[in-house]
Amino acid sequence: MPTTEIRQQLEFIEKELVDEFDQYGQLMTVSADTTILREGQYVKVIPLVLKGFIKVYISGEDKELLLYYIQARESCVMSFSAGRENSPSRIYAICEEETTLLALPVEQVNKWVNKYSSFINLLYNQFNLRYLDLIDTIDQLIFKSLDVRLYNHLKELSRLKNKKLIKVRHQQLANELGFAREVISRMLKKLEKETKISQHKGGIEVF
Amino acid sequence: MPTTEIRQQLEFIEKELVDEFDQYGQLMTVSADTTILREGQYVKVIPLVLKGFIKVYISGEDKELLLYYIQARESCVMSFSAGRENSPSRIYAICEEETTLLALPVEQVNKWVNKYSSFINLLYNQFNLRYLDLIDTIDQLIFKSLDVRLYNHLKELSRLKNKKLIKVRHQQLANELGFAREVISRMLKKLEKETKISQHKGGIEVF
DNA sequence: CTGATTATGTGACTCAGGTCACCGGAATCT
DNA sequence: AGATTCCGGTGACCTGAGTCACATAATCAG
Repeated sequence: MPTTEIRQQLEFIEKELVDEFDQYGQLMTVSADTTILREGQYVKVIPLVLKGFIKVYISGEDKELLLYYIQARESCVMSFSAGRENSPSRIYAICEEETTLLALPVEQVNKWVNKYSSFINLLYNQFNLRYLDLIDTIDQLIFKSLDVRLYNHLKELSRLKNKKLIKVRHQQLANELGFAREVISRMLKKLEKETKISQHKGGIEVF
Repeated sequence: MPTTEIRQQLEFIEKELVDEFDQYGQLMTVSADTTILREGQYVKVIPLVLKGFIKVYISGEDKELLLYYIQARESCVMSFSAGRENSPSRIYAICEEETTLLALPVEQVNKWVNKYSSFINLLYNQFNLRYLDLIDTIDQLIFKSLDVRLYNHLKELSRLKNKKLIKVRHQQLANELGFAREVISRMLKKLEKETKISQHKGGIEVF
């Protein structure tokens, strides 16, 4: 990813601060299907996603659940506060497709907060995003049944990848939503009958 | 609540900042069973709890769910970031018993962040607390069944009120956990059989 | 092309929780 | 005290989702 393109991505951040990002941050490209953070790990950088996205999960004994996505120009500030407290991560994070990100060291972030008054607003913003994501996840968990959650999830995927046709396995949908595969298969049939989606070889089309 | 006592509560905050709290914050006592924030409202202050605690819920069409407590010396920084973005609250908050809190206006908080470098750490800390609370809620929601959740909840209540004997209605437990009352009644019986709790007139005793 | 693997579809059964209807006792009111 | 309202207990039944056991269908490797 050329520097000019990065600058363009980050034009919402003041130039001097981007210079510092350049100096102290590490630009990295993560290849598809890579786990970048495991449960129990300690975090010492905060990632700023430039291209692609990160999927954040919580996992239990036998199931897992997708909590939220970190998209381009977003960051996982939660890993930041966790890092400061030296508390281990309760979540794990995966890049599903190739993703470019800037890893900013926590100590520097602390300095920037004091040096660039606008920076703190970015952080607040991100805290708020994550909080709302979690609230939304909880909302879906208790108040919505599978059909609604599945449909919402498919729409979200479609939006995220900016495609009508989603190439995804039933098993993966099941993992992301924390359900059994068979139930997903049945429910997809049901959604198809309701003409909300259609399945063909190649993927699921969302209307 | 006398000023000296407040000072004592806040001794973990630098003296000059507490002076500012004194000057700009509004000390308020909220009587028992009062709703202090409704869904959809906009928040312009951040509360710092001094005595008692605040219960934060999310509500759906027919059920609701307790998300977390804000205890003494804690704050709801999420309302803060929501306030800054001018986005309406997705949660509602109740004081169950009489609660004393200091309401700090958002604009001042913004100034304090720049003026007192230690203050930002307090905020991070609170963000992290809330984030972990929500993660924990989600964890319980998907991975634990009612018996575990109910028992955990009773232990939490016992810890919070610092009493072995909890005076609470089955209906309220049902609301807090998002279950039907009958199910709570049955499950309490089950927990009693397992000698994890005992019910008598006056309340539930947790072992 | 063929066999092997991986995905998907489906039926039968189980189980946790929700719903409904109702009962009896405790507390509160008058 | 008698009436009323609230609370807790219980049984019958329903439903959504999980589990198991296969049956097909699609894909891939050689």
